[in-house]
Amino acid sequence: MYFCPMNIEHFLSESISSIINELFCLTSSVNEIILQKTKKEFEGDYTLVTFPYIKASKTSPEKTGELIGEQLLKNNTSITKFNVVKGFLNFTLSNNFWLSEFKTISHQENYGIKPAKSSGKQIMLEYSSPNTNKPLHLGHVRNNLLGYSVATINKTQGHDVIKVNLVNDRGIHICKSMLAWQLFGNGETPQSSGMKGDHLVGKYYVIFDKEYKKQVQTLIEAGTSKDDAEKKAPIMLQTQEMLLKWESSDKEIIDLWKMMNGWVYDGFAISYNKLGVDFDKIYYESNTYLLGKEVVQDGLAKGVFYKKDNGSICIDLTKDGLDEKVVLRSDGTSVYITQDMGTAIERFKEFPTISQMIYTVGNEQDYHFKVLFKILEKLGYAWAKECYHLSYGMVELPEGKMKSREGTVVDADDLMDGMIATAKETTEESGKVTNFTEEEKEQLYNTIGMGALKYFILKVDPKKKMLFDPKESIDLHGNTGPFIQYAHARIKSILRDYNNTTDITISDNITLHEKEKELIKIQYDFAKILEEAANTYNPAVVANYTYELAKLFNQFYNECSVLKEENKEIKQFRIKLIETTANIIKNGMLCLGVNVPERM
RNA sequence: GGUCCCGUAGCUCAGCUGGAUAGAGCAACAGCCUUCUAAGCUGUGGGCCAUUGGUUCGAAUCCAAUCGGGAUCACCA
Repeated sequence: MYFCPMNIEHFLSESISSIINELFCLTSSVNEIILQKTKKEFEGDYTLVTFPYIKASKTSPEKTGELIGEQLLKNNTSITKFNVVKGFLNFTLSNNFWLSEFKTISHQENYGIKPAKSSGKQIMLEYSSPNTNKPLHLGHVRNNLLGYSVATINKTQGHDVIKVNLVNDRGIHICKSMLAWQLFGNGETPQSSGMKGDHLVGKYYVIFDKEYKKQVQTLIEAGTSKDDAEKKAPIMLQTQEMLLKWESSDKEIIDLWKMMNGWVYDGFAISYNKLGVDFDKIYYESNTYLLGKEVVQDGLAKGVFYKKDNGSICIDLTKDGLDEKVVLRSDGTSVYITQDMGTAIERFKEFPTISQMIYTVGNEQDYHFKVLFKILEKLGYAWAKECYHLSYGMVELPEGKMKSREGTVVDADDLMDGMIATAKETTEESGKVTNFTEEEKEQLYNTIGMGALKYFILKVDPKKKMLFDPKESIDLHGNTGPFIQYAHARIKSILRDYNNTTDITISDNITLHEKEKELIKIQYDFAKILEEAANTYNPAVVANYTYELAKLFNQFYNECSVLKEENKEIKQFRIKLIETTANIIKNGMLCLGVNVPERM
């Protein structure tokens, strides 16, 4: 059974609301009371801003604060003192109040995390969605980490999250790699070349592009216009021919397609595994790209769509602040949004119990999803308002945007390997792993390297574009994943020395050290942080929280000794306090897909 | 041109459902290891929160305009 410690803010607000109502003849409700945590420079735990009440109190902000403060003190034994600075009433909760809060927190194995599937809400979350013509790069890394993390965070709220991947495995761009391999590959395979499958296919995609440019140039030199040359380059015509063959299920082409996609999937499996992401279901566009055509007919009958003179079918969204959008070409074939409509409808049919659909896709497609959701709404699907575009900003490099054609993309595999290598280097220098086995060492390097990478990316608000500076990303100091992992390892080291933490009962006679109280307060926040992160689809909230927690622990560690504390009751309390801290650090980091080591 | 997003310390980012003297990390400088892991802790310097106006007792936060940067507006995906 999950239970929350007493909701402090709610209990205080209730008390304050009844006081000001009585004192100033107001009829405020609990929700209108705005409480905030007292700033560090002032004494107190919580602060009430009294400016809003000076009209009713007909006196100064200071006096108003005094009046409320005196009443609070009288009515609540858990409030021990207060002070007023201008319009701010700061009051302090008793030692035992915080101690009892801590007991509630520490008695739960996973404070703040609700049991799996306990909320009754089911969410489908799509992320990753790679193309099978090239390996994953830094942009995909942000997508994957974000999707996985948001899924994990939503699970902590008791939601049932179905993680899905929609693989773009067909189309003209896939044929480009296939054709280039056919023309220039000489039968090269991942086995024969020792190259990872997705990289091998990506290599031919690049080769295609080079050859294509060359042919276009030749045509231009022969007097063809640029536009014509780009359309008529032989290799491009061949590609289009190949796509037609694919669509008519030509056996040779299908076999080639299956073989090369198989290479790519083998490669992706390795990258996904290293990234630590997984899926409950994988969709392939080769199976879904024809979906949505019946829906277009349906919408036409309903009058949502209309047919233009040239035969194409459109929707007019100008009244909704959007434009006119084609949903079916004049030759009757689908456009991209057609299959997105069909796929969404199909998913809600296949999983009738899902109440929300989240798409993890970059913000360059903001407009696309606005249109998609609007169309679904107009078609009359009630769940359309539960569709959410988890839009994230682009990842940029110090030298600017990544351009695959200019070879400035950061490859996901190289990136991960580089991070792990750096972790290895730094760890070896520290000389802390001399008694580790080889397997333990490898695992630790992996944990630290991937922890650094994941934290670096997830600590930034997903909505914002982010700069990826390789030099900065491999830093293991300060606001980084390894900093937090280190705090965890330090705690575990103490707990190992202490041995048995299970039969500790926390004494009621402990005077809290300042840092101990701060630790309890921040631990208490964890449940709310998870809720907020889930509601706003924002792993950065959890990342920044976990960093604050680790930083606070380090301060505590510096000021208070645990094992050398002579008072047995304090020592036992501190053991429990750091045990809970480690647990929250671990659970917070797991929300980001980051593991924490026992030793480092 | 229309629509949308973003401008906070030298750099990377928090803070944005309005509240006290705007916070971290990196970089720079100065301290702290015979004491539970120094991947740590403490301190110093560094800011017209892009600009201007408005709303308010109170604006980095809300509104408008301007400037600067980006995305998008295909019978592409």
